[in-house]
Amino acid sequence: MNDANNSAVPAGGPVPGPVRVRFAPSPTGTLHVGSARTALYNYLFARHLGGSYILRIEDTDVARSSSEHERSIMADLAWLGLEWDEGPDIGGDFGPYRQSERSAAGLYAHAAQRLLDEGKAYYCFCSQERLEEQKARMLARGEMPKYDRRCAALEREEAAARAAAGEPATIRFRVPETAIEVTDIIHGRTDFSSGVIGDFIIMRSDGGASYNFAVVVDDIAMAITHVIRGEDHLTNAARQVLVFQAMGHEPPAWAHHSLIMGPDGAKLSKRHGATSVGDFRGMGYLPSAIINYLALLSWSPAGEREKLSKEEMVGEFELQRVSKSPAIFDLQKLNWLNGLHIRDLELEDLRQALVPFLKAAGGETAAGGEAMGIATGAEKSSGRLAVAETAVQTSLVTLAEAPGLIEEFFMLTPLAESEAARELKEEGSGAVLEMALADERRWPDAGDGSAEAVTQALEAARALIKEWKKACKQSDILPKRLFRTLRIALTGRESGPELPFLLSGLGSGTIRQRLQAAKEFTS
RNA sequence: GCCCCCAUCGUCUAGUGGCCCAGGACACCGCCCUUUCAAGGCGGCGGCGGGGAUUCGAAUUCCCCUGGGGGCACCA
Repeated sequence: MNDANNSAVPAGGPVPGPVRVRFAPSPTGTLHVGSARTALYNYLFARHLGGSYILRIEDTDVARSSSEHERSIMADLAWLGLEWDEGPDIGGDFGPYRQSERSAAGLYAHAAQRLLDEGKAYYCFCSQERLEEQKARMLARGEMPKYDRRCAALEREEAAARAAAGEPATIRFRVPETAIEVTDIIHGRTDFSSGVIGDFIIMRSDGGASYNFAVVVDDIAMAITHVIRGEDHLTNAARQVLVFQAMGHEPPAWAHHSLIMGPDGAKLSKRHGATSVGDFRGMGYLPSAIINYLALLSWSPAGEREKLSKEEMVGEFELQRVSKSPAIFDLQKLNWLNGLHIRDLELEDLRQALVPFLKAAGGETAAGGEAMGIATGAEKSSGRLAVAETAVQTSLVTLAEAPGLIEEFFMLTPLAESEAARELKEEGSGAVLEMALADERRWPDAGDGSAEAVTQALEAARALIKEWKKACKQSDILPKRLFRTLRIALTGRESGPELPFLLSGLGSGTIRQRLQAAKEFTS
């Protein structure tokens, strides 16, 4: 990969070979929007540069990890459209892609042994209690807690023998006295002193690798060139740089993006309400709107556009245009974007997206009668449903609002109960009703509800209304009289969907009955 | 407590020394369009946390303060 784009990646020195990034969730819960944004940035970065985007499951914490979570995370990522090039399900040349499997293959133990042999790591036999006591003491003294290196001085063979004999032991990384420099594409240079980092554990007493070790071993093995992740990992980078050096490898280029905050300024969490991708899916947000919003949360394209498709984002995404400051999650802006994305949907896609919501609403609002009869999918009514869905499309903020609005579309107020019905007694109303009734055979029908059928029905309706309007003009009836009479006659209300939608969506039986009732009402 | 990060309208951002008495977007308010409600169009409200320093000139550079956030595990 030596295209011009690569020159736009300054930090971390020249990166030979193709760009390889990874998203590495631990399957201890569902996919959080914050993680989704991390995945998105990795995805956009890789796609923009023609590199590879890898999914790695970090399940070294057996107690908290579960395969259900792994499945749901993968399903959510796929739903968002962030397909990976290598991963546990599809494999790849750098597998396995689950840390549990890598651990079982002895990959971490082997790497740890090497560090042990080179004196860059050592066995530690300190008890949990002693460590906790020590930590408390340091905290009380106002120091940054770190291991006091009691076991660092142990004789190597002797320690190895004790460990081999089965004495519970961890393996600690021997932190060298050195200045640490983390060069970050988003943040620039950050300096740490190894003095504040204690000799951290790289292998637990249960034989599992700890996070800071497993990550480095895997990033090396998987030839990761750029690590894009949340800022909560910035201080981990300091440790990881040390491990990379100990293992004789250049660290990758780092990019730590800011975190997403709740309205109160604290890291977004459950107590702020919806936080997982699944929550938002359930609330009726489109994946395209979610990734659009998430991207904009701290990245901005060069121009002033706000609504972008995934493809457009891939085309323009650059890490150097990601802002450093934390961003507060703003549901109102997501709502706005969601509305725009819904309006962009082709009818077929809209109908598809609406299915689960209509199904879910079907049971609860059975009182909707006809509306729900249609919503639950009576075949011959699907044309009318399609019209209602189209009618409602421009006012939707979320898909979840659709059932209610569609129900309203079909739920007509009886004239006897209608305030507005008085107006039907106005001069001209009778003539309008006669005229509409006389044209019954020209009332549009949306047939099977296909996009073409709906479009045709709507066009026919507009043409019909246009003619009526012309006829009214000749009889000195105001257009307003035409529109209001028909609307009130059909729905019993003064506001609602445009007339063409009503005419093609209500169904000829209903229309005939309503118009006739209105006619009787006028006299 | 210690270490690290961050700091432009209520919110998300543009801005990399003069083009900025700061541009866009969401929200809010008003107007237009419209048979109605939306959508859409137009306009309004509103901001560089504070103090020093550098400079002819600072939102942009440096220092201090303040505020916010993250990290300090045999979790990731």
